Amino acid sequence: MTNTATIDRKSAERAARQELILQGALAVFKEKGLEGAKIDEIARVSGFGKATLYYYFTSKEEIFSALLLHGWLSLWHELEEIAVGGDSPRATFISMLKKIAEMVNTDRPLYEFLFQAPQSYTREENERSEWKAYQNRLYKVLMELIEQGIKQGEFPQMEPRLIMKAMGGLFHGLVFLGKDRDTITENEIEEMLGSLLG
Amino acid sequence: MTNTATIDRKSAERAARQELILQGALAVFKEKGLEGAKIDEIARVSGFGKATLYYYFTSKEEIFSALLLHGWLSLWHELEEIAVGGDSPRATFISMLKKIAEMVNTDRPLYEFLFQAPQSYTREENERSEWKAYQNRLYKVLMELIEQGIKQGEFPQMEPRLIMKAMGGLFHGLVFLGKDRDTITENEIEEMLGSLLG
DNA sequence: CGATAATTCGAACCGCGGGTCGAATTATAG
DNA sequence: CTATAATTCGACCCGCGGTTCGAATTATCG
Repeated sequence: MTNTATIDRKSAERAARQELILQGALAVFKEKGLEGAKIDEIARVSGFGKATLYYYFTSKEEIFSALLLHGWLSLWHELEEIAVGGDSPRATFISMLKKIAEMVNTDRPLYEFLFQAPQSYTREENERSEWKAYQNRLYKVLMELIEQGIKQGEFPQMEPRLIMKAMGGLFHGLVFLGKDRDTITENEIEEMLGSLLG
Repeated sequence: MTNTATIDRKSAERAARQELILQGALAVFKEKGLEGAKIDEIARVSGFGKATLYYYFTSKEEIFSALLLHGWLSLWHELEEIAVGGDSPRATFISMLKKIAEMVNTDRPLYEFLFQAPQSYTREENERSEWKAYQNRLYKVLMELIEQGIKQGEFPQMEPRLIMKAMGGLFHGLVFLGKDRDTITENEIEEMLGSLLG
């Protein structure tokens, strides 16, 4: 019978290998884009045989889902503190977006994947993917901040949904648009948001 | 020997059939998204046999390129007048974006395709597609308006590129973001842009 | 009408890429 | 050391979908 310590080590090694595969997948995605990411290449880059990938994951989609979940977990981990910080809606809202920008600057490929993949991948039934919950939670929190902010006169008196679209688009444009991948500074984010919010 | 009138009619019919195929392609794209658009279905929807499509177009990509070119041509046709209208940079800039929004509202599937496809499709060497020229021209004109506007104090004193990203993102967010495909009003566009531009 | 060119189309082709198989290698247990 | 389980992997499988083939149908013209 296998002893407990061995089982722990085994499962740790298993997790570590899954991690390696995810790193490889991210590298390939960064290089070739979501569509151009073939598992043969993910296998090659991560240093495993193709079949081994399927020993650790059941499908290509699971690999991407795991990557997405990782990203959203770490992002949400950072955002949660700010969200419950108790600052005014407007200050909280801006802080959260600044924090996201900061995270993006630390690991651009990961977060590019995080914010690009959903729209290309949300087709079909993988709606109830685990990572999706975090995306929804973030959306909800930001939306509530806007609604609160409007009540308190910190935001323009417009439809919340419209403000959300505007801020989302603005943020996305600043952080992700353009061939030049200059890291955007938090100051620039703040300046733009402040300008739009009056 | 084939007479001239017949040749004209023939080529007109050919163009008309190409048009039908493009309509079908757009319908399928609207329904299934860029990735999910199979030629079998485009053939079915447009009412031709699959092989007939290849009698009128050399490849799937050519179909999409033709669609893109059509869209950009009609869009540019509308924008050109405004661009050379001689109004102030800021007024011209806002008018152009409002006009684009107006066009989007008249034929959402087409313009969604127009603004969505490039990023998913620009991979590879089809850089010098014909439609790309129009996209670049639009970008250039808007960029110049921003630069002029900054000089004349009509825009915030910031890097033009940054303003471009912000405005582009904001516009895109307002017009395309969200599941709800409410047509956005020109007033809302103007209000948001004005707010951001101070 | 008869000959030739234009048009249409379903069947077949074929490369790509996700997923599986079975054998080989390595680790663990007793 | 032996038996068994865990892990690895290249070769193969197979469906999907873009493209092509060849035959059939239809239009054009003298």
